[in-house]
Amino acid sequence: MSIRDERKQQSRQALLDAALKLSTSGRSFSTISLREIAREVGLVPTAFYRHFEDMDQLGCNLVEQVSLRLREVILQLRQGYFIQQNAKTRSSIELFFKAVDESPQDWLFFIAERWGGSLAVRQEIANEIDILIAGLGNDLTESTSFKHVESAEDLMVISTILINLSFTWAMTWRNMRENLNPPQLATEQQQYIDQVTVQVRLLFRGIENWQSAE
Amino acid sequence: MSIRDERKQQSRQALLDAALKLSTSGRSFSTISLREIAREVGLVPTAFYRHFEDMDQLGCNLVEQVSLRLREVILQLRQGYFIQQNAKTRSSIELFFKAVDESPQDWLFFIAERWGGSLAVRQEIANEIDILIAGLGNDLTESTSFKHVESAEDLMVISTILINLSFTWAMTWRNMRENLNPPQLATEQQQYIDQVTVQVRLLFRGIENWQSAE
DNA sequence: AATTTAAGTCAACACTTGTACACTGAATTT
DNA sequence: AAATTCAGTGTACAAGTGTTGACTTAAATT
Repeated sequence: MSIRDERKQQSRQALLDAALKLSTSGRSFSTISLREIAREVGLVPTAFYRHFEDMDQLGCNLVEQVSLRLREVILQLRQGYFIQQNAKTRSSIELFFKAVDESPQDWLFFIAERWGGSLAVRQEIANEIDILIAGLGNDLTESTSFKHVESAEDLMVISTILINLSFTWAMTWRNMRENLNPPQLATEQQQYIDQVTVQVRLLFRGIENWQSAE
Repeated sequence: MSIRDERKQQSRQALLDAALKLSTSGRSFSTISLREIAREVGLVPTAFYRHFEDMDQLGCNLVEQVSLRLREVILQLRQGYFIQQNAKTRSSIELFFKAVDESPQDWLFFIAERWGGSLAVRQEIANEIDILIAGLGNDLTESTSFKHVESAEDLMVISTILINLSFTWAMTWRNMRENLNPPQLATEQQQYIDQVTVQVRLLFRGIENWQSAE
């Protein structure tokens, strides 16, 4: 890549990063302005247009980028769970929350903007969620634990539940960090892990005793 | 109530209604302005301050009001389900979506602003959700179908799952109406009802085979 | 009947916003 | 070496924002 293209990419990335940062620090994407983003990066407002047509396009590109990272993380979580068949539910959930804490902005942005103010962003996220659900659904199909579930659709249903609930878990998890001080936080977090563990065990108990098309 | 107080209440309510309407027509609460609301009502911007300190306070009051309505609707749904013990899962879900269609703004606002831009509104909604979960949890405790579940906490977990998933259902349901044209809509809706029915049956299958503190 | 209260009005303010346009200057191409 | 490209700059403008303070005027109180 040429020197110029390289610098352009840097600026573009800086704008995306700034947008992600600003829209996950207490406010939402649709309340931050083009000028704020440019200011954060150290660019003049009009320079924004050298990279994006408008905020909606920036938003869609940001969803794309965030989605790619989340897909990667989720893939590793899935592999970690399915590879060793004796993986404990609880430790898997701990890994999930660890992943959330390692890139909280990605999760916050993705989940908050799912029902957020920008139509374009919402649609982009909806598509991505369909892909996430299909991906996890595929894993379930290949896992030996669910061979007794005949209908592939039923496994998609399970995948849908897990993905949707996981978003609530991630958000609740992050909110705890913002509303509690360190001493309380640790114990509350443990309790929440317990609670989510029960949620997941309950789901799996449902799958174990499932028979399709009843 | 005096004539003056009555008129004041009317204006106040008009402001709340306008805020709800504007923040559920494609945009979110944090992107609408004080002036917009006043304009919608036919008042001068400064009149806003005769009723609310700022937008955050308006938002909190709106959450309160919306919550009260949602509580009422949800209570009726619960009673409809638990009173007749042979209530079919599918028809209960149909009733749920009917309730969503009867006051879509309440649901959209409540769910979208759960992770929305205003901190004050978010906290208010979080409190309300706790109450909703506790209410449904109570019903579960009293229902004969779940007598075998010894731990009250485990029933709260089930309640948590149901409430959180129901929010996703409601939003997905409304999004279908906005993205599809009438011919497709009806069939897609039926498919989605089927899908949610499977989700709920799976959950209940899990509860049937549940034993606390395993 | 005189006085007070307070919802709504009006004008004005200091700011922020998105965007248009002409410009500069280093990296690239010719 | 000359010409071109184009990311970033600077100025400018119209439009929208929250909030101020002083006002009207009907309803409520005295």
